[in-house]
Amino acid sequence: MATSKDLADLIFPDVKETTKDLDKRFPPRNLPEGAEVTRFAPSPTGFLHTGSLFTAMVAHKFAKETHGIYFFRLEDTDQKREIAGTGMDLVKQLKRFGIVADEGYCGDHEEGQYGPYVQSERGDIYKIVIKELIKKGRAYPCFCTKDDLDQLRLVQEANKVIPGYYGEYAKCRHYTIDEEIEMIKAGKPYVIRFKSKGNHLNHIKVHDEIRGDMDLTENDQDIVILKSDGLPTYHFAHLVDDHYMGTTLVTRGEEWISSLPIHIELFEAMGWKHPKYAHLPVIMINDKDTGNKRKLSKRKDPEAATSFFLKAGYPIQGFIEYLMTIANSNFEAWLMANPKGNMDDFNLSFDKFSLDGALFDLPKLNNISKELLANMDKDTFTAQAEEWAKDYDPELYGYITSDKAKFERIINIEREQEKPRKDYERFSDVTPKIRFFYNDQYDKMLKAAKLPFNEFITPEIIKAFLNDFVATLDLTHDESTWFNDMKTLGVKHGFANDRKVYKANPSQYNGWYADCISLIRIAISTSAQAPKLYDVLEILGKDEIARRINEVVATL
RNA sequence: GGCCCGAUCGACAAGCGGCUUAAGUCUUAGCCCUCUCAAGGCUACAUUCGCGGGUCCGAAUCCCGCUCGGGUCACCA
Repeated sequence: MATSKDLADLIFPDVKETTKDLDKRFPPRNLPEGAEVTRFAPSPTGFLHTGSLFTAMVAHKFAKETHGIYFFRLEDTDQKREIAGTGMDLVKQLKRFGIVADEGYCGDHEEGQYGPYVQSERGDIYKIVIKELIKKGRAYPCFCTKDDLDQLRLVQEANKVIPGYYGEYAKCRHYTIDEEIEMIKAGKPYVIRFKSKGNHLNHIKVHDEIRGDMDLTENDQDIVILKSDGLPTYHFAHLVDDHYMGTTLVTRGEEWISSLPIHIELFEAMGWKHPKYAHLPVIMINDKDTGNKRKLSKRKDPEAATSFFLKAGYPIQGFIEYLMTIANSNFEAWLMANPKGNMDDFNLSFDKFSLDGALFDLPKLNNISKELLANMDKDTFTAQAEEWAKDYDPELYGYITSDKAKFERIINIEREQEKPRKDYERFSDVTPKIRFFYNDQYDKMLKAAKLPFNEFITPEIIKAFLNDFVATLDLTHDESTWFNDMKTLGVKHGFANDRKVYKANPSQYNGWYADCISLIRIAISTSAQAPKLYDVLEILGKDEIARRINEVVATL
């Protein structure tokens, strides 16, 4: 009678090493007390998902905080869904958000002693562990076809029993080793399944760092651990990789909670200690059609792709800060107390995590982003705007690169002060707001638009006032002197120099000084809204102001 | 449907049995200030914590049931 060792040798004749060899190959890490080893382990199936970035950020942050290790592992075990090149993209995208791994897959190479960090290259390691599991009688070949499985499911549904491959329904677990060997020798295709000892009537207590003790049902499913293509399934790869890579803390989305019992049993079967788990809330969005909350969807929601926010011009730091407010409710208070603080000084903690998924809130992101942009010094702002514009806004990129000093003067209006202007929520807001500063653009705008002059002021008055303005303009005066000049000029042209005076007798005046100043603003910018006029005038310079005013007067 | 997780303002949330006639931030609305705008200042917006029961002198806070929302039930991760 054949033994399980015979079966294991038949299936993996070339595998000579054992887990003892693996223990030597991947010795325990030499890390200080309390240091956490965390990881980000995506599949190369597309762009960087906002939820993935959230998870990666949290993993990265915990490793940094505890002076541990954060590594990147590529989970490319699903060849059907894999999209070539996306592994590299993921690394690059993460880097843009400031998340760089201490070790692991780097796109074109690997760093670290616990690799390979790409699962498709770890075949030998998985096989060693599986061979051992077979020898122990905790794994077996399953010859069921897709049809067999479909059939089984139908029967189970009809009988209203829990679907799946377990217990009496796990047909292949009941074969004798001789039968198994015979079928393998006959060339029947098979997968390897884990042989569960659990019972779904039992409950197990599992600790989650965020949720505390959870009461879960014990696993009894004989899950597939090695697929017919020779690659492991997620559950099994998680077991092997996180064990041998020395992961101490697994951070992942809460959708994994239901498979936790599988993972727990897998670790027990190997006699290994499982890592700590922290199941993170998933970022939600309101479905436009149903109005219900649901997970951010790769297919339906543009917000699911981090590139969406990059393209939209959100500063990277702002997006990260928003994600942090979702992660820890006390982060926002910290941010307000430390507006210029380094995020590394904030300690992320599990007990401040919310238990249910936050609704993605664009207005909140906008607000955080606006605050951040307003409080940036002009050099940082310019540098980041340039980086963004290079990829997404050629017009802006042109402004910045052709005359950086001018651009900096423009965006520095009312910046770098106690209560700075808050004009921009994102870098994409910049171009439309500063366009009029550029002469050729101004000319185009002047041609295209009807100037929004107050219709109660006659063209004659406007003309006379503007002409006089140009004739008497003196930008060598300081702002308050200049402002008084304007009031005086206004009075000369029938504008009251005091609001109350005007209000008391509106018919006596053409308006008050706000109205005449508005004429200048409109003439030089084509818009009734612009930052402080004096600053704008200074940047444009006397000649250009005169040119613009003359152009406008000519059209009246 | 089974199992699991969760439930405080429109959103994010504080709250951990008496200090809560429920913080703060965003949004929204109004007022003030202001050369326009962006801001800034002030004010308003949950008599109530999904619902119903209990425990207790006392509950948003503990327990039970219901309801609702989410997740999961693959040779996908």
